[in-house]
Amino acid sequence: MTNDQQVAAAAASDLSDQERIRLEKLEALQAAGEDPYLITKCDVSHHAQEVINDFDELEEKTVTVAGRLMSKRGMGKVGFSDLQDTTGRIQIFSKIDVLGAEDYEKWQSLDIGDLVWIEGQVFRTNRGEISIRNTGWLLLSKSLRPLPEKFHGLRDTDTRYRKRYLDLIMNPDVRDTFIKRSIIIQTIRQELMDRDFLEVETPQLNTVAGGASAKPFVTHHNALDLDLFLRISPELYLKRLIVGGFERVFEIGRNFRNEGMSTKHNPEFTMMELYQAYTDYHGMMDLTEDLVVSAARAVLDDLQITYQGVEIDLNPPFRRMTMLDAVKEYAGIDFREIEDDADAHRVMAERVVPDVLPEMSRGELLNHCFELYAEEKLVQPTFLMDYPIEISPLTKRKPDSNGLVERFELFIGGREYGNAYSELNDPIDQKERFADQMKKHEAGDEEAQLPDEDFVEALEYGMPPTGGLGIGIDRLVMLLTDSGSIRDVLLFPTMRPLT
RNA sequence: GCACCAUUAGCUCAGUCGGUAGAGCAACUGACUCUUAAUCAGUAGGUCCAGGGUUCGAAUCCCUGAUGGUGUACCA
Repeated sequence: MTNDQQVAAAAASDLSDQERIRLEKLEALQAAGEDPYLITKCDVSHHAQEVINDFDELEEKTVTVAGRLMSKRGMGKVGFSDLQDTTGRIQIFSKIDVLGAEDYEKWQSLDIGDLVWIEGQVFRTNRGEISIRNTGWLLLSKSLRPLPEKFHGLRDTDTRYRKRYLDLIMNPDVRDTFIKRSIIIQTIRQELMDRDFLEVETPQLNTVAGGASAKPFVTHHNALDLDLFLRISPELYLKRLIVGGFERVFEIGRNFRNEGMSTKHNPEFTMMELYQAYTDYHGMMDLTEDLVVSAARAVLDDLQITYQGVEIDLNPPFRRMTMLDAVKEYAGIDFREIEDDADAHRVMAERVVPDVLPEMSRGELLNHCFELYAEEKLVQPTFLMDYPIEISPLTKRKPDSNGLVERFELFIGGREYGNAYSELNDPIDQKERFADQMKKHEAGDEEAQLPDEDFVEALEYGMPPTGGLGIGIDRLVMLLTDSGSIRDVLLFPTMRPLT
């Protein structure tokens, strides 16, 4: 035995019976000069769904189709198969009288999973199923591994995420989800372009990871011998473009945050961020409503939806309420009557609010109470308005308020979908806010926002009053496709490698 | 990070009290000229996630690890 033969024999012994048989079929074809991998192209006149939709015109006409063989029902001298292409499935009827004994034999030896091209006439079987009468066919590619079982499909979540191609072959719902994802993104893009927004791309490699409070991924540029951070948000770059005179910009792209994973968090996720000059967060609320409703209409028949068993009404207008009112309503604590930090801590102690840290300010305690008592209650779409300044270092102050800023987040089903501000355009204030963040960072807060001097300099040249908005695309897709996990709306979610 | 659960044939799953490893689909052989989860007869297919331990004997009990799921923490 030569070395090559030994390697081949060892490899063959690792194969399951089914894989070995398929490999032998391929080798037999190749030996007979019928190597399917030599085929470079084929003419396809119709897709499966078109044959079905246009049956009246196509009946008894010859069509050509191509796709994957998904099932075989042999009846002796006739056989039925299902061919799956990007639009769906069409039944193929093969008959020994039509193909001839030798060709029919070859057809019957095909395996489920094989990719084939077929020419034939469209007709309806005795049982009424629209089918194609196979008059000629080609094997386009051999499937050397058996597909998952036809009835239950592929269930194992691990395999579904790691081998998404199998998931897509076997589970039509998964295809549907990703088609809807594309439509949702396309709809949002079109809505923004219709409103004269310019689509831009800003750096994903940042020297300062700004625009959000999150731990960044670190990487290294060899030629510059420089550590770089994957962006946690495009915000500071997009606002530089507003300074530069583009009045409406948006970016749809990936953000990276080095944090825990959950059904709602993936280390890389898709964000839509936009900035519009000469408007404020009220303008952003109107725009958010339009975008969410357009996306929903594009993929759903009804704005009255069910998400994971919860009824949600996406009909605008969405409820608008302030954080102060939410905490008053759901926690029974009225922060309007709380003057300062000491006062706030006194009330927290009185009410036995859990997880209060001594260093928390009045504003942080307001947010703490919101997250603790109110957030999960915001099931119907709600713009939660007016956040504490401490947790919003890039946002314009709300006039005549005690430490609040013009910021809202959109909550649906107790979950955050979007975040928007009247953007802070006062460079001196911005510099002070960064300084405050720096203090927190030095005090050990890893997620405090680091100062971006260049961004402050940009503001010093003058940025118009501007509204900004970010929408988490993955979560929106989850909502509109009734997906329980972010992994179900990411084609290739982050997974640990198999060692 | 922590807790709990899962991991058995290519796939979907059973496996009782610790006592020879099971089914359906898929595959293979045969029958069958309108089936559609085709049907019928037969055959083959296993590192029970990995490594230790307890035991006369482990898929099953214990420990460690891997991967996934769920919850939770962190994360607006």
